[in-house]
Amino acid sequence: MTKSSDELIRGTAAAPRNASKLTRNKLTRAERNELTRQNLFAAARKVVGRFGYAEASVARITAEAGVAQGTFYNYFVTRQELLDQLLPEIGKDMLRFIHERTRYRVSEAERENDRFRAFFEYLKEVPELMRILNEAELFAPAAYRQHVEAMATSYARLLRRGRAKGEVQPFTDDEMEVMVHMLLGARGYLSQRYAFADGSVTQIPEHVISSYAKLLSGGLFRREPETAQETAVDKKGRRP
Amino acid sequence: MTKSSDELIRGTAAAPRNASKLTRNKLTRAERNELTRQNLFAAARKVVGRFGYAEASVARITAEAGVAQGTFYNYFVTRQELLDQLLPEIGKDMLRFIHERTRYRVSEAERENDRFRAFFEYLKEVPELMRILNEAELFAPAAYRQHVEAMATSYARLLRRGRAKGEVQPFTDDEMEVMVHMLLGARGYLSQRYAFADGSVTQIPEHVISSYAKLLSGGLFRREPETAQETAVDKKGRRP
Amino acid sequence: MTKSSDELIRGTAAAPRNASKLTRNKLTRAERNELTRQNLFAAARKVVGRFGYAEASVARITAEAGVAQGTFYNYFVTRQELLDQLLPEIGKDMLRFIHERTRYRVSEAERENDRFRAFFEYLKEVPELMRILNEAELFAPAAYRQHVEAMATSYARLLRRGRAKGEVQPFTDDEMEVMVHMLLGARGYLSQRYAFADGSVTQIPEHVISSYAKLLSGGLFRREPETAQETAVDKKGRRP
Amino acid sequence: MTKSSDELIRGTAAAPRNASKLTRNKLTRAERNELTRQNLFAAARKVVGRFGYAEASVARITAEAGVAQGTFYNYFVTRQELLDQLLPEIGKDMLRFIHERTRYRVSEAERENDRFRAFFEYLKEVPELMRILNEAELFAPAAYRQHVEAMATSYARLLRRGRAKGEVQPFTDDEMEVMVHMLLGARGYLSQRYAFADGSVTQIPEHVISSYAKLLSGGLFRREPETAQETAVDKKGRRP
DNA sequence: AATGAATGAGACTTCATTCAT
DNA sequence: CATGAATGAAGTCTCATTCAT
Repeated sequence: MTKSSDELIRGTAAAPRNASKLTRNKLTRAERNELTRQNLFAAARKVVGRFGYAEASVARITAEAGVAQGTFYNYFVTRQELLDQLLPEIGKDMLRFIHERTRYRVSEAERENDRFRAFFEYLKEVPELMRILNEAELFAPAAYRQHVEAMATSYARLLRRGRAKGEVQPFTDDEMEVMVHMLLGARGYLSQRYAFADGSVTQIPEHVISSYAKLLSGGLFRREPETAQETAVDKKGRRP
Repeated sequence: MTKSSDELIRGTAAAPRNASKLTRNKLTRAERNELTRQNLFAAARKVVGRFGYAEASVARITAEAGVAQGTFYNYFVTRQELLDQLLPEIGKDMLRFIHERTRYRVSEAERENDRFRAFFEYLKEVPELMRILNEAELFAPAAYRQHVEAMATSYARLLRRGRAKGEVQPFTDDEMEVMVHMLLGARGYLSQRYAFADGSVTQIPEHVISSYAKLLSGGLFRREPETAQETAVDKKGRRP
Repeated sequence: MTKSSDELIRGTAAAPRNASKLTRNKLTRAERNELTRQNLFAAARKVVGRFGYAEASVARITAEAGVAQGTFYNYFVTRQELLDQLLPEIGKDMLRFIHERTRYRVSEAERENDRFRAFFEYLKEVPELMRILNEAELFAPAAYRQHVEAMATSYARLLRRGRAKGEVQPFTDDEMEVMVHMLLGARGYLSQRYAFADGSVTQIPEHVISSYAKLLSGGLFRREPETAQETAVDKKGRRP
Repeated sequence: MTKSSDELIRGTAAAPRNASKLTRNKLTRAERNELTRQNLFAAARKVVGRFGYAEASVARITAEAGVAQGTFYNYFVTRQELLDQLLPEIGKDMLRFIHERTRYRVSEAERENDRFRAFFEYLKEVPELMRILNEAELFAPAAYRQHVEAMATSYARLLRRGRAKGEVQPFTDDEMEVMVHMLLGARGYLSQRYAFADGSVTQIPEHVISSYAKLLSGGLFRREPETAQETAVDKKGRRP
């Protein structure tokens, strides 16, 4: 039995595999086959993560995987086919990851905060996601649309649930959809700006997380503008 | 004197050009030179807008411009050099456009609304921006970073001004910067989702604009969750 | 004992095969071996017949035969080796078929007519021959030359026999050889033009057969040109 | 002014070209362009003539022409496009050649003989035609069909004219068409068998020409079989 | 024997860039 | 300056053949 794909993605496999196999140090054909496929997958993820889709030539991927170019086409009909599977593969893993890190029995706002945090944690574990998420729209458009759709749908369901509980503003479903896309867009931009530097993923600053929470809980503008004196920051934007 | 670049971009030049030139129907060498450059620029914008950066080959651009391929290299050292100038060119024009459409003597929230609206209006006038904005991060990264930086800076200044007036929540400057990026990200995603279909720009729905306004003015979550009965929408998300 | 190859080609095997084998439903190793070889053969014939030699890749042939690619090389040293055997296999069967359909105790001219007809009948039964005959010169040149040689030799013998009987013009042996090649060439062209459409074999029109007979019995030109009025067709080539 | 294409094919250009150009030893762009095209054409003809269409890779053709591979695509959209033009180019030249060598004021039979002879003479001058004619059906099917069509049409016209003069048997038009294809097929086979050896074109033997004439003038079979004694050859096919 | 994954040479094609005219 | 032909590196993909299981 081989590792599940998400174990492979995040490298979290723990249990020892079939002992007899290990002792014999031999794999069945099907296992070897699956191994090579995963190998190519991992290589592609790495290459795309490092150089982007455009530079992810079959030559590079197979070199990274340590197999001949022709081998690639034993597993994927076209280069595009592999590229198209990259985002779904990781996307599903990411959703699972985020879901696991989301506390229950807390307010919707806190749960959204959990999700936001978990996203950036996942990004640290699978930094390739950064580029893949950014570039998939252009280089794997079908997969991208599906991914966004899936994200948005599941997100919207959560928000509607919160609305039913009275924790989310009473937006219509259409408005809810818009909210979802704004949140996704915001998160995406923030990841580019605050969790990425010189080609590698960095820790997201705390104030980004709290800012996100503030926007969501109270918006950007004050309802009834008060006098400037009351504001909690001075003109330089520092807390007194 | 030739048209200013933004007049060229939006085609809004009104006044007749230098009459003496027209009568003589001759241009100085420098003018002809500038004309060709603008020509290539416009062609590149059109091609990138229609097919994306990846398909914007020098052959295509020069064909669109009606000049020989070699001519291209009399004006730009490399293909990339032109591509790098595309976003700045349009970006500046866009900022000017948005600024013109932003009312004074209204609340900050309303002005932000103006800006949001103006952005989508500009998009309708210069649909090429859509693709350029989306793809520049990948194909003209330096230009993209500069553009985002410029946008963010000017945006942040406006928000700080609003904060000083007490109309914006009392965020720190760092938080303000985060806000700016969230707004930009949200707007970007919304434009892709709601103002773009089958390769051409469409009118942004009103409810998207109002949703944006709502997020900014009150956030997504209720401060103190009330009972579900009070919510203004039924379980299907419709206004009763 | 397995089917003879021509029975396999035309699928005319009638008698039940070795009963004891069927009851035991087991085959000796040699028999299984031969079966697989015939299987590959039949697959190759089908594939070449449908797609031509160029498209008859080992992958396609083995897929059609339902065996693994590697199996192919247990029976044939190279792909070419199998392709080289295709035409001889069918060629021999064709000659046998034509011979069977040729009446005895008739004039040589009539017998040639029989052969001509039989050729087209065979073509209908084994349509793959069409492509194989056409393409073998290119893709299996050795086999092709041998085939033509065999055809010509047997053909020439028949014609010489007719000459001995006084039914064939008194050509020299060299001339006879030339005649044979002309007849073969004519027949080949006619099959392409009149018995083949859209990749499948069609019935040869009667007037083609009669025209062939006319050329052979009286030539194309009149010995002593008469006046145009006497001709049996009008200027439009219709019988009055 | 450049050589006409058929002069290039057969290399029979006689008159000196534009003297001023020669003195300056410079060519205009258009001339150079045309030169390169002809160069590629000639290279392709040579390569196909020597190795066949299947081996006529762009790499080989451009190597033969002494230009870079990329240059090829400045002149032809695809490899196939050039291959498709090979037969028409030569075919037209051949028809012209044959027509020039056909005497007037002689019987139709003699003129057909002229054409037959001329075909083989042309083959000696342009030996590449051999392979091109043989392989075009497979590798340039559209061009091949057009060529055969053109040949057959012009041929049929000649035969109908002969029929009107009473020199050709009174066949119907349909029969005439069949005759044409038989003649073309016969000629094709004969060229392969008697004018080709070890990859190069050889002189066609006289007895082949006379045999062709005999078939056309009197057919293969005797009308009324006489006694064997009368035949002009002995049993070994030799003239006594 | 049967299997089928692995191999790698080689095919076609694209395109940014150069350079002589 | 403008031109446009020439260049050649690089990319995707195919397929006959090998070989360990």
